[in-house]
Order: sequence, then C-alpha cells, then structure tokens
Amino acid sequence: MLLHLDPRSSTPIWEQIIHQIKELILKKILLPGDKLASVRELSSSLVINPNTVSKAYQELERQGIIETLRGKGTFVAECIVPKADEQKVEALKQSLKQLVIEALYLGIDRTEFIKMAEHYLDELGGST
Amino acid sequence: MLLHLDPRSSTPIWEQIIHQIKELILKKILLPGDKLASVRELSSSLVINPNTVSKAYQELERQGIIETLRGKGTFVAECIVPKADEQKVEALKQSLKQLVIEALYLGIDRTEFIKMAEHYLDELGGST
DNA sequence: TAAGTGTACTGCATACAATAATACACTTAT
DNA sequence: ATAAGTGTATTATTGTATGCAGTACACTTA
Repeated sequence: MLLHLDPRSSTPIWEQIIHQIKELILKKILLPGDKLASVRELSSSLVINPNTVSKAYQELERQGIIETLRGKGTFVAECIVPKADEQKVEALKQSLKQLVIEALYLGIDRTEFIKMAEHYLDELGGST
Repeated sequence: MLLHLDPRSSTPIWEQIIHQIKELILKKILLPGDKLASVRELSSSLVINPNTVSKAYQELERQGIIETLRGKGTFVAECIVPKADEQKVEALKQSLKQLVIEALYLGIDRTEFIKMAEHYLDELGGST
C-alpha cells in the first residue's frame, strides 16, 4: 500500500487516503478480499495519527467499499452495485460544471478537456 | 445580478460568489465593461457581510477577471488571454481524476460522463 | 459638502482537522 | 490463560479557516 500524502494540501488527510484507496481498487491493484494495512501499521508508515486512518476506514466502510472485522482487520469488499444516489449525482454535476469553468479560464479548450476526461476514464476502467 | 448562495454548502460563500460571476461572464450575460453590484449592494441583497463580498471581488481582481476603481465601482475586465499556468493545470487534472473516480463509484459510465462534460462545455462556450 | 465607492483592521464565535493519550472489545496464535 | 494484534471510542488540546460585527480610512462623483 503505497500512499502519497500532501500535508500542505487543503484536502484533509483522511480524504486523501479515501481517494487513493478507491483509485487502487478501480485499477484492480487492490482486489476484493485483499487485506488492507492495519490502522496502526498505516498510521505508523505515514507518520500520522491512528485516528486519522481510522476515520478514513470508517468512511470507506460506510460507503460499502471495504469491510472491517473486529480483531481481524479491514478488507476490500466485493464489487458493489452502485446505487443511483440522485443527490450525489447532482452534486457531482455541479463539481463538473465548476471544473469546466476553471478549465476554460486556464485556456483549456473543448477537445483538450474531453481528451483529459477520456484519459482518466480509460486509466480507471470506465468502460469495463 | 442574480446569485444563489447555499449557506449550508461546505464551499465558502466568497468562493460561491466567484464561481457564479465567472459563469455569468462565460455565458456572456456579463460583458466586458459592465458594472458589478457594489460591495454594499450585493452584501445587502444577499444578507451577508460586506467583507465577504469584498473578499470575492479581490480574488476575482487578482485573477484579472474584474477591475476595480476606487470610489467608482467594480467592472468586468476585457477578455483575458489565458496563460497556461502549468501548476494550476496540474491541479485541475487531479480534480478531474477525483471526479472520474467518484462518478464511477456512482455508476456513471464512460459515455454518460463524456456526455455530461460536453453539455457543460457547450453551455459555457467551450468551442467559441 | 454629502453620498457612494472599495479597502483595512480588530475582535469574536464557530467549525473542522489533526494530534495526543488512554482505554475498551474482539480475534488469533502461543 | 496469556499476549499480541485487530478496530473502536473518548477526552482534551492545538491550529486554521470562515464569517460576522463594528469601525475607520481614502477615493470619486454629484
């Protein structure tokens, strides 16, 4: 589990952990049933507080992405059937809109933006 | 200037103001030279503190999107030539990557995501 | 002169992130 | 049984960011 944290980022550490674990799962580097590093292991290797790792794991479990067994550890859950949470989809659309606005102000044109999106969709298995 | 704020959002009010003004400019609803509502006007109509509006205007001016003349008011600047700020482009790519991850976990597939992106690019004049 | 601009500053309340230091409940291996 | 390793819970503390309140200043226009 090689995670790269940026302490100077404005996004909280526990969110960075969530993002990267999700990415590893989408890329099939972490497979269903795989054991994650323990709270104390990960917190020690990242030199952060155990509570911060615990918070990330709890949120991932709340989303059904990992499962935790007391005394045994935390594991990648089976492939989840994504439920169309209309509220979250709407929030994602707003984020996408903001991203498009920022891109246009950075001089990124339509084709370039689409190309970037396709790149990440391919990288993360968006067509599987 | 019809702005819609969400006090319960986690994104700061001053950022929400920035986002919406940028959107109005991209949509050509606000044109170069147009006068924006004054700090006190806008803060009064939105029922927020004048300092919050001032912070939004200052950031917009720092980005070269509006111009402010003391005692006269703030105005939409001339069309800016977007400079390819490599650092900001890189940050935007990371945000896009996160957005793709979230979308996939929400069950949004490749074609649907691309369709959403194209919609906003069209709406905001990404091909002009 | 008066009213309307943007700006600057202090203080205050609130919320969140992150840490520190413990303690608890459970599982596994010895 | 015991010890070590799991996740979890609690309390306290620190730092940072947001937002508001209040006030004051400098400038432009009528």
